Amino acid sequence: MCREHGGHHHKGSCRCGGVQTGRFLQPCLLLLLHRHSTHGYELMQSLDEFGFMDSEIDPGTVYRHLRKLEEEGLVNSSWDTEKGGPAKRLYKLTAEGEELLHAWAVTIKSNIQRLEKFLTKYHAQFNTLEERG
Amino acid sequence: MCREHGGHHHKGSCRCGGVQTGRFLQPCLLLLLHRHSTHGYELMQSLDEFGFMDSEIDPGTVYRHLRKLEEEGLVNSSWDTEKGGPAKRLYKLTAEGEELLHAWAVTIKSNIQRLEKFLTKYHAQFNTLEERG
DNA sequence: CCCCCTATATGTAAAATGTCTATATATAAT
DNA sequence: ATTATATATAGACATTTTACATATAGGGGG
Repeated sequence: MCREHGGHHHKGSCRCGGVQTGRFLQPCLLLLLHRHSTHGYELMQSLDEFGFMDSEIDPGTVYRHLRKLEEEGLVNSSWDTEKGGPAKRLYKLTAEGEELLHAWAVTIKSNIQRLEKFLTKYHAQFNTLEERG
Repeated sequence: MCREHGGHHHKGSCRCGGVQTGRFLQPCLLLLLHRHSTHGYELMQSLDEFGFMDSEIDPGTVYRHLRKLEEEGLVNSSWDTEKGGPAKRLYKLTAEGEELLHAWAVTIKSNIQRLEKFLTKYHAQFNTLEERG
């Protein structure tokens, strides 16, 4: 985090830790799995699409999230030993998982509104013009 | 959280816990304190302005955040025993605290972009029109 | 053989969070 | 009087989350 401020420090050392890596990971995984079933390693690599920097993705965290998703019945998994290399655990989104994805979309929409409300107030207090990008 | 889904359950029981109450609390407190110095109880009540529901604001959490902000030199505090009632701890934003507030604004802006990127992908996958509200 | 890439997983300590409870002052109601 | 309510702050405790390091294992290249 904090690529915004140009610092090159460790993951958790910046006080403006607003990138909410952890919580945001779940909906991203669900959305990726809705595209196509795949395994953790590929999911990990696809995460940069959502703005996750390589440096802020911890394999352990990703795999743990996936196992937890399965515990909660949001994904299924099965071992794929067909192709060469180490066995892959293939994840597949369940109906319940897709439901949760839709719930996340609603939540994220309202989060955006919340954050924009904050920015409006911020700009009002500092008399800065709100640039729309 | 999850007022979006109509559920009336406990604070931490919903899986789409995307409202990031905790992390978002800090910039809100800093922004409020930039407006005017005040004490925790009033800050707590002002938080609904940022979309915090009464039910999701725990006094303990707010006070804890404030004490931590002070530990980190982002606010100062002093006791106000002038007026009647229990003593109030008056908080005042420091220069460092204002700096962090600006950093938060940048972070929040990039978070919005991140979330919007997610929604774009979501709508693309489900062939829904993106309503701008 | 060693190194690197692929692939998954655990151990552990620190940090954040949720929930409950304690303290104290003042005021309004019974 | 005493009871309840609003103001005001804070700590205890358990659980959850997170970061970071490490472990295991297959397979290809030098």
